[in-house]
Amino acid sequence: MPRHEDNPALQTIWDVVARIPRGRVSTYGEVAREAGLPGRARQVGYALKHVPKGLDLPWHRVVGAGGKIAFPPGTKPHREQARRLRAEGVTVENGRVARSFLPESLPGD
DNA sequence: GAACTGACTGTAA
DNA sequence: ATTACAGCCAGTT
Repeated sequence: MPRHEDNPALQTIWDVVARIPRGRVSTYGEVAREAGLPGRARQVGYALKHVPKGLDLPWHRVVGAGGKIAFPPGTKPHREQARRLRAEGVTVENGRVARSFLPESLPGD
């Protein structure tokens, strides 16, 4: 069993996620870059999947590239994330977050 | 150690 | 818009 508590990469990821301001959304790739792990978006997914019990992290502010919610549409976690985001004033439409809430460093534009 | 898996991402057709 | 595929890499069979 991996020890998450002494894995600096995961710690940093959790820290970065915890700093995402309310009403703002970031992406897996962006979080990875900020955590000093460029190109390792998947590790961010792993980190969020294994958040230590007791740590209250705004995991719902992390979405896929382009603002797409990572969970399959219709699933419980998908709805949960959409609900939490809307509760913060974030526009979620068709499983997507409006561009205006995403980091500017995204492709396109 | 090989093969798979996954809360991902970019490129191409 | 959708599908396919190559990178990516820690964890799990």
